Amino acid sequence: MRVVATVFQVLEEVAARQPVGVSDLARSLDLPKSTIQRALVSLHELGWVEQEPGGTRRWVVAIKLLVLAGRAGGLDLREQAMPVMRELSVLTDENVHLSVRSGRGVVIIEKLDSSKTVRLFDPLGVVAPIHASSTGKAILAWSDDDDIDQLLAESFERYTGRTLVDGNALREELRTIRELGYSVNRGEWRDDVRGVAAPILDAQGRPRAAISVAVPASRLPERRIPALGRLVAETVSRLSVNGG
Amino acid sequence: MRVVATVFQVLEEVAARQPVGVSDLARSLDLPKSTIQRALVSLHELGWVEQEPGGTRRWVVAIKLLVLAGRAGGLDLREQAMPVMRELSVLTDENVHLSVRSGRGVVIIEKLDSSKTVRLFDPLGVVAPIHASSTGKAILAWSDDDDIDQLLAESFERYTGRTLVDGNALREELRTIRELGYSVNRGEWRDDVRGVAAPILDAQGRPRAAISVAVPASRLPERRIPALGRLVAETVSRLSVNGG
DNA sequence: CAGTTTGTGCCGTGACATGGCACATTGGTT
DNA sequence: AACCAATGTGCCATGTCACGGCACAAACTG
Repeated sequence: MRVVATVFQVLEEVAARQPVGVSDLARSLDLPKSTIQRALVSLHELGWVEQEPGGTRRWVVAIKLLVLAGRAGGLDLREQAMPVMRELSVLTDENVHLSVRSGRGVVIIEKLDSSKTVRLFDPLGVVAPIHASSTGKAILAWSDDDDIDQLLAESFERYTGRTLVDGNALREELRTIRELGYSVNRGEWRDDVRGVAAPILDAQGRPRAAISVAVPASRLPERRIPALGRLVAETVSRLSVNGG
Repeated sequence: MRVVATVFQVLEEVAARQPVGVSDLARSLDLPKSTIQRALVSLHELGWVEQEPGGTRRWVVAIKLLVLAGRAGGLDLREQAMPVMRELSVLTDENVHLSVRSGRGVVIIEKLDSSKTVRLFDPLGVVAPIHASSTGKAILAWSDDDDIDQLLAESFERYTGRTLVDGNALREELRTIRELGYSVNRGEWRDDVRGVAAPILDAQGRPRAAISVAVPASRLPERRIPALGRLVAETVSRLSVNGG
C-alpha cells in the first residue's frame, strides 16, 4: 500500500533527524511538500509525532512510540535474561547489554548500566553492526551457514583500524568464537569501546539473542579478556534452553 | 487519512495482544478480514511486524520499532538525567525511573535497576496512571492549574485501597507535594510497590519529567519515607534549569 | 474423515490520496 | 522598518488504489 509506505518513511525520517521541518523532509525523501504535510498531520492526529515544544514548527516523534516498542522484541526474553544480566552487572560493575539481531545489525533491547563514572551511554534501540560488535559476532557464530553465507555476500563497512572486513578472516573468527564460547570486540566499531559477549540459544541451538559486557577500552586490557570471556560465557549459558 | 489510521490501529493491536492472528484482529477491531490482511502484509513488507517464529501464522511486532522509539522522548533528557539517576541508584540500590507525561499516564523512558533480587521488572515504555504513581503526581504538582483542572474533570480509576480518586483529596495532596518538594506513592497503583519522586523543571518552572525511586513496599516503611524523599528531591533538583 | 475456524487471493466500485499550485507565515538581512 | 527568501498551510481536479464482499485453501478439532 502506497500511503502506508510513505507515512512510515516520514515517521522514520522524523525519528532519525528530529527535530525536522516539512520542507526539509520533502527534500530528503524527494516527495512533494503537500504529501509530507498530509502524512505529518495524520501522524499527529494519531499521536505519533508532535510539534517541538517552544513554538517552532519542527516535528519530533512522540513518546507513544516508546509504549508500542515496549512490547517489541520479546518481553519474556527480557524478563528471563534479567537475572543473568543482573549477576554480570554485580560481578563486573560494567554496562551489560541484551541484544537481538535485526538484519545486518544488532539492537540493544535491554541493559543494565555500570555505576562507574566513565560511562558509555547506549540508549535502548541502538543498532550496532553485526560484524563489528561482540553481540553481533556471538549471534553470527551460532547462526546457520546459509545465514552466514548470505550475510557475507555483501561487503562490510570499516569503522576503525580493527574492524574485520574480510570475509575469510571473519569466518575464521566465528570458528574461534564457537570454540571459546564467547566473542570479543576489541574496538572494532568504536575505538574506545571493547566488549565480550555470549549467545542465548534456543532448544534447536539457534541464537535468540546475546548478552554482552561493554567496557571502555582503558579498563579492559588484553590479559583480562579471557577471564571475563569465560565468566560471560558461563553465566549466559544458563539461559540457553539445554541449560548449558 | 483513512488507511493510515487503520494500519496504525492494527499495529497497536498487534503490539497489545501479540501474538495474534488475522481473524482475531478482525473481530476486535471490527474490520473486514481482508482489510486486516492487507494492513499486515504492508506492515510486514516494511518490517514493522513479523510472523511469530515456529510456523504459526500469528503476528508480533518487530524489533525495528524499538529502534524508532530509541529516539523518542528526548535523547538529551535521558542523557542529562543519567548522572543523577546513577547517583540515586548507587545511594539507594533500588530501581530508579525517569518518566514523562503522556496524557493521563506517565511513561518510563529510562531506568536503572536495583541489583537486589526482590525485583520489580518495569520495562521501558510502561505506562503508569498519572494520579496513582509518584512520578505522575510529581509532574502534576508542578503543572499549570488549567492542566490540573482539565485532568480532574474526568474521574480517576481506583486500583488499590489507597488510590486517590477524589479530586479534592488529590488537589490537597498536590499542595503538600509542592511544599515538601517530593511526591510519594504508597501502593496506590500496585499494592506492593511504593515510590518517591521529584520533578525536573525547565526554565519556566514547568515539569519536563520526573525521577523516582521505586521500592517493594516491604523495604520502605513509613518512617523511612521522609529521608528518602528529601534525598530524591535534593538530588533531582540539580537537573532543573535554575540549578535548584 | 467431516466440520469448523482461520488464512489467503481476487475483483469491480468509488472513495480518497495525489501533487501541482497559490497563499500565508516566518525569520533573517540590509 | 521593509524586503526577501524560505517555510508552512490549504485547495482542488484527476485517476489511482484501498475497500470489503466473496470464494477458496489451509489448518485445526474431535
